[in-house]
Amino acid sequence: MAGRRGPTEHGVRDQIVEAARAHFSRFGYGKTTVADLAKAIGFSKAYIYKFFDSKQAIGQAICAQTLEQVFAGGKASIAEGKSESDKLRRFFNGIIAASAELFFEDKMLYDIAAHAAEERWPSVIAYMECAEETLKTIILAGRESGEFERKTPIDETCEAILLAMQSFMNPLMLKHNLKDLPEDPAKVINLVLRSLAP
Amino acid sequence: MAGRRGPTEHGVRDQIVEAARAHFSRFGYGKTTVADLAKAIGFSKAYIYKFFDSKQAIGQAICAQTLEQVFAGGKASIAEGKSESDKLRRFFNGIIAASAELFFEDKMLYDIAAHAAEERWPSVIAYMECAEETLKTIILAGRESGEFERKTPIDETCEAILLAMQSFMNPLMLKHNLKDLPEDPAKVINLVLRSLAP
DNA sequence: GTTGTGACCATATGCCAATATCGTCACTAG
DNA sequence: CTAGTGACGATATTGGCATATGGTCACAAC
Repeated sequence: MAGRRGPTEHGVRDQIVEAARAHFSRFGYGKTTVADLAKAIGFSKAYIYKFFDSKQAIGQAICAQTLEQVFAGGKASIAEGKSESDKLRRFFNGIIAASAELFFEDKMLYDIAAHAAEERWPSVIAYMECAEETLKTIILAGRESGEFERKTPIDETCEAILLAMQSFMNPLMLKHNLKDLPEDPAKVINLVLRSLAP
Repeated sequence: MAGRRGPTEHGVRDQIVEAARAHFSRFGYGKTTVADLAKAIGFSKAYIYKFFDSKQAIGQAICAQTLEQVFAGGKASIAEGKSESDKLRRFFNGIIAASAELFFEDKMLYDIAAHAAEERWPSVIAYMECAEETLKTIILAGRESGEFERKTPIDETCEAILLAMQSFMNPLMLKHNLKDLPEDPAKVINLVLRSLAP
């Protein structure tokens, strides 16, 4: 993990992350100081730096956690899917719903994710890679079952779909498109599904 | 036109726009003052406000001009197209090429466009509407000739395609995707064309 | 009427010192 | 060795003030 230091598994690391999540969520990344976090867990500021390279590395950890949660929202929605098309639709709707909820319920954490997207933090890359992997699984299954076409190279298909969904996957874009949920993403997902037709 | 005032057709208005384009391009929007523009055209600052509501209105005019140029880049590329699929492909490639050129050749103006996209300026709305109209024309022609499917409502199709192309149409997004030109847009355009197949 | 402006106000911006924050390091305690 | 810290230098950030800038208006010249 980028920006980490010292013992990988350590109670104090978890404490730091926990305190950071609470503080970032309440006061925002900018208004939270490393000293605040140190005070919250009862250690000195210097000790924090035994576990993280920088404040930004802590931000990355929180962002990664947040995006994992969003991704989990998509992943969980897949289960109910009756077909691969349905799974794909639910996957994206799940991610978008989780992102929108984050926006309305935890704006501060959303802003960190948006900033991470702007700055291309590793956590965002990882998030996209997870999404691509899940997408690939669905599409391969759909190809297997004859639900989807098989001519296009699988990686091109997956990359193209993710690029096409950026208006809703990328926190920077999503915030402009919130007012047209869920109709607009549905339109793009429909387009994607038509493109997958055999 | 939003933010305009006084005589619609007027030489001085053109002078203002011309001077603004030159100054914004060289020094940027922020570093250019209305007084600078006044001095450049040899009138007083107050006279500028006979033609524009605000400095931002001038920015909008320049942005509109810039986006019209980008759009023209796409529109011009259509001509060479042999089929409607080809026209669609060329249209987007033309827009993207013009945008990328703007980024590299006139970064200051590009930044204005990016800012306009972020703030949803009318010029950006207009730009998207022009794109949608052109797209609609191409798709209707393709439907007519049997090149494209006809079941999906035409407006849904057009909106979905534009949303899917946001990664390259929106200046905010494009700047992150410049390194993967022209492969990445080609992937999405391929996806779009597959979705249009009858 | 149209063309054009200097003087003006309110707010935004730049600047500079004081302060706060980030991040490191030598060091102590066990 | 691991756990932990106070004190420190470098770099952001803040607050207050002077200045610059955006924007208006009454008015002049034609």
